Amino acid sequence: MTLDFDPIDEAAANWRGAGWAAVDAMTAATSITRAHQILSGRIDAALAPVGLNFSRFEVLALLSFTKEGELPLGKVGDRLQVHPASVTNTVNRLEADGLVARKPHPTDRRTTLAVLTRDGRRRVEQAAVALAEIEFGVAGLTGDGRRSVDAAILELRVAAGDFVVPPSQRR
Amino acid sequence: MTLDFDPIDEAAANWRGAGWAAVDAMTAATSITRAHQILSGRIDAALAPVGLNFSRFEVLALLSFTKEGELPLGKVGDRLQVHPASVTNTVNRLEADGLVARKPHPTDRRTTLAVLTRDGRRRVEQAAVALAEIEFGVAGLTGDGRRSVDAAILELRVAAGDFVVPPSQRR
DNA sequence: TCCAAATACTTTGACGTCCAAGTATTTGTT
DNA sequence: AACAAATACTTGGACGTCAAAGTATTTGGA
Repeated sequence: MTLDFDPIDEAAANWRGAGWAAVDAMTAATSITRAHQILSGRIDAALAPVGLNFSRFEVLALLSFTKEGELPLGKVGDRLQVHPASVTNTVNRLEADGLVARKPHPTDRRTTLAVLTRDGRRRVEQAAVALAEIEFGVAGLTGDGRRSVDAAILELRVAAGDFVVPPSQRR
Repeated sequence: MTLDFDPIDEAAANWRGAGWAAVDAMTAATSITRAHQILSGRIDAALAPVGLNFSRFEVLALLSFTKEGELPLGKVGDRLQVHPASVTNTVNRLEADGLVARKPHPTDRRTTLAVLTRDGRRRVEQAAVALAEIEFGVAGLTGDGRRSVDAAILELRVAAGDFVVPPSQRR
């Protein structure tokens, strides 16, 4: 079902018609929401044949970047900015599929490490290829578009306190 | 817990280090995902005191823009680009709160109309004010940033077939 | 040393999303 | 007129997210 008009334009017109404020902000927020919806659909579709979804992939990728292929669950949540309960859930499923294993932390018994298994490492490589093939869902966004999205959202993330010191140089 | 580095920059560096492709696409996708996470958190926080969340608000707003304050459930799903089952779910909850009512379609007995109640109309006005106050979560994005996000994502949405004929003029 | 506070993770529960299947009704063809 | 196909919505199930509460362990003062 494809509309023959831009639903966001339409929403903006309605908004103005109702005399509601912050129309520009509304369209920006709606654009971002819709973009996320599109990307997330494409990405999960590309990962399904590999037997992953995006959150599982993110965890595997993060582990694969570490020297030992392991990380405390808490660190995983911090890096990926997701709730601890979500990490537990995701790691449970990855563990059930044999892609990661839980291991006690050597010195802090409160802490659990997620360790990438051999299968996990193989799987994350396949997934990275699958994602590269679909350009992470952003096919349709030109190089300029990608850069301007990155730059604009960087503002937003800094303002939201995502991290403290903006790195001196960003691509 | 605030990081002292940009996690997206970090991810890009890791990606390159691993020799994985489509790094630019990855950062754009990650930026959008993170932006959505930020917005959605702020928006739901602003709506909570009003007793709504974003999906419920969207339905109410859409109804409030129609002449009669009513729309078939299927149209709601089309406009908001969400799954029919989600519409059913959302309307169930709005109905339980007395903000909309279900009404049979006058001529097509397959169809159900969602009708805005008086309470619903009052509530959606309150919500619109609350959202305008927080600028839909995009405070931190300048006017330029908002425009470039809109423009870039328009490309993406058109490429994704969100609607057919791009409107001749867009703000 | 001792103990309250902080930290790390899990559990439970409320919701949101989608898909697939099921029911009811209307449409379009033969 | 008859019936297969399309349309509209609901239901049930799988999963994802977060918040709040619970358990275990470590830290940091008094």
